[in-house]
Amino acid sequence: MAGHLDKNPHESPYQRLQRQLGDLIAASEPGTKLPTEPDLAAQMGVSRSTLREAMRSFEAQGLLIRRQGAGTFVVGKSGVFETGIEVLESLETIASRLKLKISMGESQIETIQADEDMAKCFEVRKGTSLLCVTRVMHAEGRSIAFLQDILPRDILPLKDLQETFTGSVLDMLIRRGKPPLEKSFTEINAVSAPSRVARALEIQRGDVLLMFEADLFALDGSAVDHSRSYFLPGYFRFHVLRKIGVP
Amino acid sequence: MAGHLDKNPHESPYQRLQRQLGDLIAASEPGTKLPTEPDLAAQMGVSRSTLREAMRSFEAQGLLIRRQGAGTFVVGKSGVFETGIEVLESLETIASRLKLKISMGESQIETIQADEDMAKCFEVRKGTSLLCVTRVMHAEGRSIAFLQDILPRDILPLKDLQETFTGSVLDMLIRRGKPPLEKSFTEINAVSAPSRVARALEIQRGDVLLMFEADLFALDGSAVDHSRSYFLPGYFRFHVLRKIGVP
DNA sequence: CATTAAGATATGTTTAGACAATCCTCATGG
DNA sequence: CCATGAGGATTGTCTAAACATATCTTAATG
Repeated sequence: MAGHLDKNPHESPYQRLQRQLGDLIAASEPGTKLPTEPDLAAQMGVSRSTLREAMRSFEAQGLLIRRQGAGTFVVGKSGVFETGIEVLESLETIASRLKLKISMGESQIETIQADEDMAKCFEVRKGTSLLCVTRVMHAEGRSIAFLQDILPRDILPLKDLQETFTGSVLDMLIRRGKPPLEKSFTEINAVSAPSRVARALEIQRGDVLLMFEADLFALDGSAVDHSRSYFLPGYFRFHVLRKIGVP
Repeated sequence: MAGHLDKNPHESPYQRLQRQLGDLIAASEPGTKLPTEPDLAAQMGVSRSTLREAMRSFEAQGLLIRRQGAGTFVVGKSGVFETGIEVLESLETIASRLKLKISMGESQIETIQADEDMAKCFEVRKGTSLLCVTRVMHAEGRSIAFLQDILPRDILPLKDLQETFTGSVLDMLIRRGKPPLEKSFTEINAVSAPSRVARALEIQRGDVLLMFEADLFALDGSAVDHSRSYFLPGYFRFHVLRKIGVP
C-alpha cells in the first residue's frame, strides 16, 4: 500500500522484521516448514517474543499456520471463501459454489437457559430453554470458522439436529421450509479471539477475528435464530456493494 | 454469551483475569483512571505482560483507553457510530445523523505513483501520478479511524482538496457532482494493526482493527477512488440486512 | 505570571528465560 | 506388522526486567 502519514519512512526494527518475514513467506513454497521460532528469531536478530508478535499478523492474513509441537508452515493462498454479504448463505453453500471443500469438525448441541438478551431477542421469558449449536468448520486441514447458533426449541426438532446436522442451521431451516425465512440482520466487527474460540480455531488467544453477530427473522417478523460466527480473516473475503448516500 | 465447546467450564487464570478486569471496568465511572499497570498486575496476581495482553481486548471493545505516560482510563460507551453498510456514507454524514461529533485530525495529501494494483484499478499505466489523501478521524477525544483514499488527479482538483478538505473525499465528490457516482464495492476484514496505523490511532501495534477496502465507481463504470479505512472496533457498529439465499 | 527544564510517573516495546502443552519420531514388545 | 511409550522437538503461555517514549507535575528563572 502506498502512501503514509510519516513523512520519513525510516523503517523501525520491527517493520524490518515484518518485511523480512513477509519476504521469507513469499519466497517459500506452500507447505514449507519454516525454521523453528528460536532459530528464526536468532536469524532475524530479535527475541522470540518479538518474532511471535510479528508472526501473528501473518497468521491472521492466512499466510502461515502454526501448530504447537509441530512447527510453523507456509500456507498456500488457494481456498479463500469469497462472497457478497447481501445474501445470507451457509459456508457449505458458498463452498459449493466456489468448488471448495469445507467440513464440520467438533460440534456440540446443548440446551441453555435464555439470558436477558436472548429472552428479549426471542420474546420469551428469561430462563426459557433454548437450543445452542456450536461447531468448528474446517477447510484445508485446519479450523477456519467457529459458529454458534441459538434458537428456540420449537424452531428445529432436537432429534433432527442430533441426527442430521452437518454444519448449517440455516440450510436445515431452509430445507425444512418452516417457518419461512425472510431476512437476517447482521452486525460486523473485528474482535480479539476469546480463549475458548482461540482454542477451537487453533490460534493464539487474542488473535484477530472477524465476527458476525446475526438475528435471523421469519416472514412473520419473529426472530428464529441468533448467531455468532467467528472467521479467521485470511480464509475469507466478504464484500458488499454499496449505494451512494446523500449527505 | 451462553454455551461453549468445553464441557467443563473451569476458568483458567487468564479467564479469571479477564473476568476480574471486566468487572472492574464495569464498576468504574467513565473517565476513571485505573491503577497503574504494575499495581493492577500485582492486585490481580499476574505479570504486567499478561495484564497488558488482557487489557488489549478491552481496548479493542472501546471500554478502555490507554495513554503512554498518562495512564489507563475507563471509557463511557456513549458515542458508537452505528450504521448499515448497504449505503456508502462518510463518517461525517453518519455522525450528523446520530448527533455525534467527529473531526479530522492529522492529515496528509500527497502525490504517489500508481503501483501495479492501482494501475489496474484505475486503468492507467504503472507509475502514473495519483492523489493520496490520508487522515485520522477523532471523536470523544481520541482517534477512532484511519482513512486513506487514492484517486486519479483529474477526479478532484488538488487545490480544492488542499483548501477545503475536512475529512471526506466522498462528500467532496458528491458535492462536486462530477463524475456522478454509482456504487462502491467494499471488502470487509479484520486486521492486525500495522505499525503506522497503530501509531496514528494511538493503539498498540498488532491490535485488532476492522478494515474496509473499497473501490468507488462512477456511473460510467470507471473507478474513481480506492480507499482503505481502519476502524477501532469499539467505536463502530456496522450492520447489514441480508436476504435469504437458496442453497 | 509565563515559560522552560528537570524529575517523576506511566505506558509501549523488547529481551531472556522457564515451564506447559502438543506433536513427531523412534525403539521396544506383543 | 502394529501398538505403545519415551524422548526430543516445537509452539503457547507466563514471568521478570530493562529500556524507550510520552505525559504530568513541580520548581526555577525571566
